[in-house]
Amino acid sequence: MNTDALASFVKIAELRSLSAAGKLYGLPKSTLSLRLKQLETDLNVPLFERSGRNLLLTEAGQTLLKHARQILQSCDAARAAVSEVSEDVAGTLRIGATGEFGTAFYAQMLIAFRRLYPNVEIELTFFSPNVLYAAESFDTLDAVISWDEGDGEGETLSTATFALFASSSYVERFGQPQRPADLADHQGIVYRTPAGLQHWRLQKGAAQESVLPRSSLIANDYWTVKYFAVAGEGIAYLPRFFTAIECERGHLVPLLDDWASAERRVSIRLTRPHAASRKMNAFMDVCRRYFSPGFVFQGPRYYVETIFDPTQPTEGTRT
Amino acid sequence: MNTDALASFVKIAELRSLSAAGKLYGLPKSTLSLRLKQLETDLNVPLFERSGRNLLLTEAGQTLLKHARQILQSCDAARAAVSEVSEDVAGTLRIGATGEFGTAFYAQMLIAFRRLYPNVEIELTFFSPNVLYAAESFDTLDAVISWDEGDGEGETLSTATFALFASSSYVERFGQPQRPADLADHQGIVYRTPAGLQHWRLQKGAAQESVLPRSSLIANDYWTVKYFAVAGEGIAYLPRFFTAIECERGHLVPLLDDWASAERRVSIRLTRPHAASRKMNAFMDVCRRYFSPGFVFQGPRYYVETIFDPTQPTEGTRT
DNA sequence: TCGGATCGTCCATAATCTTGAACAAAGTGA
DNA sequence: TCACTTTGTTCAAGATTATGGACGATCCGA
Repeated sequence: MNTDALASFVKIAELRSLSAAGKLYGLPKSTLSLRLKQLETDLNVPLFERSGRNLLLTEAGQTLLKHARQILQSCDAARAAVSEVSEDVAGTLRIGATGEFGTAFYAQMLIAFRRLYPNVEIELTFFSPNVLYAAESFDTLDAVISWDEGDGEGETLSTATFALFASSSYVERFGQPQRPADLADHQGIVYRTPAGLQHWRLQKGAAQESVLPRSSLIANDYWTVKYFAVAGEGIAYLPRFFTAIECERGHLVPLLDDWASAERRVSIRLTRPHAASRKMNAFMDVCRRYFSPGFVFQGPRYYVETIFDPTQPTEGTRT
Repeated sequence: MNTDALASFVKIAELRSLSAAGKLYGLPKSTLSLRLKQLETDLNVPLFERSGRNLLLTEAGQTLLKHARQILQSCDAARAAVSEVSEDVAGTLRIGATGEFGTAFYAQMLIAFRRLYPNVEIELTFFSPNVLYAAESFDTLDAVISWDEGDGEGETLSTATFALFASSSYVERFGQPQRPADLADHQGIVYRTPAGLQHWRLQKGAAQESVLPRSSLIANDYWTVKYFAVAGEGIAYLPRFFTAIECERGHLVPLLDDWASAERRVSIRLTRPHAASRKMNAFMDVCRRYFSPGFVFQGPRYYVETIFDPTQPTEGTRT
């Protein structure tokens, strides 16, 4: 029983889609399809019922899913136990990352890692965008985390899309845009990159729009952009993961929800791949699991919350 | 974490030898060596300390061994659960085997299988030796289990060697032979094959001896041969697995223990390999596990036990 | 001390797996 | 109803793994 095949099976089963699993985990559909086939052949039982393009778990598939999770968990436990026993996951980990969302997930991820490996010191360096890719200039770094559209170097950890958000108070006052063209009548809070204002690139199916709304609020810090959006100052174009809590709490509502940017990959690459060590392998493992479905992070995290006087920043907000 | 690699690792660890594991499980040494290397690379920790030609488990290796056993057990449980849920392991299993040691392990193995898959009916047919190999004449059989020296068709389940045994009372009276030539002065209990008396082929390192001792007790039934040995009537040439219990209980003692026959393979082959079914796969799985290290069979089994009057057969002995 | 046997490791080749591309089928929106 | 998109599956080429054989090191017995 091939653990790669089991892992693939779990991913497919949880997303109910081979394509979605492939996309999320950066694996070719053909690889997943073949692994699934191998598993079904090995066990001599269909794990999914193919209904049109739907993949429905069979009873055997449901049974296997439970066992597979256990097995993969046992593998992780084995790996962690071996690592712990070898007592060699220590030293300093130097990570380079772009700064825009560092504390949104990089810091959480690193905390998750530190809880498992308390002996590793972490040195996190945030860079301005577009400064990371000359890998040679960072030979003091162990790994670089970045995100971008399309194919780039490194292993994909996750994907993210930008979408539009505003506070409910803004929506009450100015209404919901019905289509991207309506954004011209709205107030945007725009992020300024080193190369200029960030266009809101939206797509829906094959349709694509690129909007640069009028805006009297511009910032080169996403946290400030979000802050202004919660404050009711306009519409913001932000990654969905970045606004998850605010949306949960009702401080932001999504607009034109079926329009979104192209997917961006969050990727990680080792700057010295031949220098793989236990430390690096442990770190890579944690990175992968942090972004895997079912992973629940429990720890401190930032979000902006509106109180009675929204012009006053609350304690704990980012600056 | 590759389960094939884990399984290989467990086999190597339990035998403390890559070559022995390869021999016992019919895997090339290079395959085992490479899998071990891959596991060590994957975990980034040595699992064995190479000391001369000795493989000593490191602490990490010992930790992994415990986890690996669990993981492999979980895989088996998953497989069995899936199989049970699919409720498709049923029907009739027709097995052909040579009869010499049928109840020593074939029957036990089949009972072990039946406990897992009670809906499978078993039809066991014992044949005289040298009658099995025309596979075409047994198209009603699903599988054939046989054993022989050297390479033959089918998958190797185990290996066995013949060695010499006698009762302690015999040894007290007639002494221990020191070398094969001494057997000429001893009493043999000899097995008669259809082709004539079975010679005792012994080897130690490169040295080879073939002995046919004088004997006034000859039988074409190994059970009877063993019975006479326990009764103190002479020295018998028997497979080690066949005398394990008697040796445990002190009713037989091994003689010239470092001399033994060439290894014989216990092998199984499907007579209709393209007709693989869940039933056959389940059966093959159980066969493999039955012969794997660590497998503990708990159930009825025959052995000969001496009581106060050794000439009277006890209840439960084979006839 | 030496010769032979056995060990674990490595190499070149064969076998198997992974992947990008192509394909047929299904689903969706105009 | 039709065109387009997305799905899961399959194929052929490239990459990776498995294997038989070779090799050097170790072990053992004469």
